[in-house]
Amino acid sequence: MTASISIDFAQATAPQVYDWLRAAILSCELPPGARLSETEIGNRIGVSRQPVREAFIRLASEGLAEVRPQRGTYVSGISTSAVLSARLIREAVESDLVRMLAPLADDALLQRLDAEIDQQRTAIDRHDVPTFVTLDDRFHRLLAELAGHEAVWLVLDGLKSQMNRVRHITARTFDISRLIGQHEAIIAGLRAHDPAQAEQAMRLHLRELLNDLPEIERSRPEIFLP
Amino acid sequence: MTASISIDFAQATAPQVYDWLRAAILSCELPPGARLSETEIGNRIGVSRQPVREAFIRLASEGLAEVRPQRGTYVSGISTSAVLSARLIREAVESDLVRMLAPLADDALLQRLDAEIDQQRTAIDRHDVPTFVTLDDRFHRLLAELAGHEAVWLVLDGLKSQMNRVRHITARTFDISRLIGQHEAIIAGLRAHDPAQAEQAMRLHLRELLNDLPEIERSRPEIFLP
DNA sequence: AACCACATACTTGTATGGGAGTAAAGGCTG
DNA sequence: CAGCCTTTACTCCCATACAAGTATGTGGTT
Repeated sequence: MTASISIDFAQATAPQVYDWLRAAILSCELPPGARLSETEIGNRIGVSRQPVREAFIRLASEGLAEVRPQRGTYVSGISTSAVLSARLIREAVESDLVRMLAPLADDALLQRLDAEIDQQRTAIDRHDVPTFVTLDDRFHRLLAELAGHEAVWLVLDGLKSQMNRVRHITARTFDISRLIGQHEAIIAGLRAHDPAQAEQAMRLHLRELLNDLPEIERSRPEIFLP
Repeated sequence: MTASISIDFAQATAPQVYDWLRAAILSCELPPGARLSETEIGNRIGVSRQPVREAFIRLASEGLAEVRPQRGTYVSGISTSAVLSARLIREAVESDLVRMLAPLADDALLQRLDAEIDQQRTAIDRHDVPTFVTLDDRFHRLLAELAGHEAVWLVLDGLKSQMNRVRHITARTFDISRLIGQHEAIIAGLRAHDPAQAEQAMRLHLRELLNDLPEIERSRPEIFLP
């Protein structure tokens, strides 16, 4: 059974239902293939079918759910090609961003990045995987922000929705401590004011998923689309 | 008054309304700031508020409309930062794609691209701007497809929604014939099997918008967000 | 004339009922 | 026993009714 939700009736309920379901899907609390029913969810949280339905529509429009008319609504399976597309886009964009960032990297900027690394290392030492995932996101977001393109990260963050479900599994399965070394390699490239070095480090970092994805597909084929 | 629509009652109406409104917004037939009323549109096309409302929700979720509760729904203004983000992402991704494509460029592939150029030239000679815009999309999509990443283009196409409204104005205002020369420069880089040359040509091509955008903002400030 | 209060006509948000279609279970027939 | 048909329960889709909030215009007061 998924975690419950308390509706704030002072605000519109449909967005609240949407946020709740989206978080549950991205964390794989609602795994791919799970059935979603308007009436069932509506009854459980004490609202009518309408707001739930509107949440379904938004989830379907971003590919997280699939409504089959007169049949039912289901959590979408993970599309391998969507994950690979999002990864390729991230690599292209973020490698460009760090290239633009290399000439701008001054001491203050490098110190902020080093501070992030410290926090990441603390999370790893505590084996606190969820925190590390959050910090990893924040690290990449910070790079975009420092390059003067925070809005770009917002777009990438939306794209990652398919990717995040995989990463949620990756983080539990694979050794994530080496990711810190890759982060440090990116910073090293920035510190050297070497765009090519920073770009290459970023590309290597974001290609990690390519190594892990086949094994994830083998180990849990049921959560992927055929 | 916008072009009308005939609903096929054999199929779900909400997606039809969505497609219709989306096309009207992207073509600026419904300009930024235009008011959208659930009841008004529903009455006009002979359906209830509900399917129209669901179309609004999807449009709002991709940033093309803005629903202000109890106030009204309006076509979103064009966000300059969203346009710039989409452009930056396109440049990063498509320059990567042509770089991957350069080693793969054989005669058959180059012939397909040359054929596209011929069609583009025909459209320009006829001053057929809408056709050229369609062909331009197809050209870029073809490059992605030939690089083996058609799915990536689908993502980019969704991102471009903000950009397309600007381009619609650009095409009417600026000299688009030079775009063909830029397309040819990309092909020249592929023909030479020179990834760096192809990449540079693509980057120059996609930076055109940076030249035009400030002038568009000056000439039509009312369609941009503050 | 300027300003405030209220009534009215809107807007979107939610609840509910009916319709059409699907799927699975049960009973009938061969 | 196997296969087909009917029934039944369920799904989403659309229409309608009601609720709550906002903007506007009108009337009276100051």
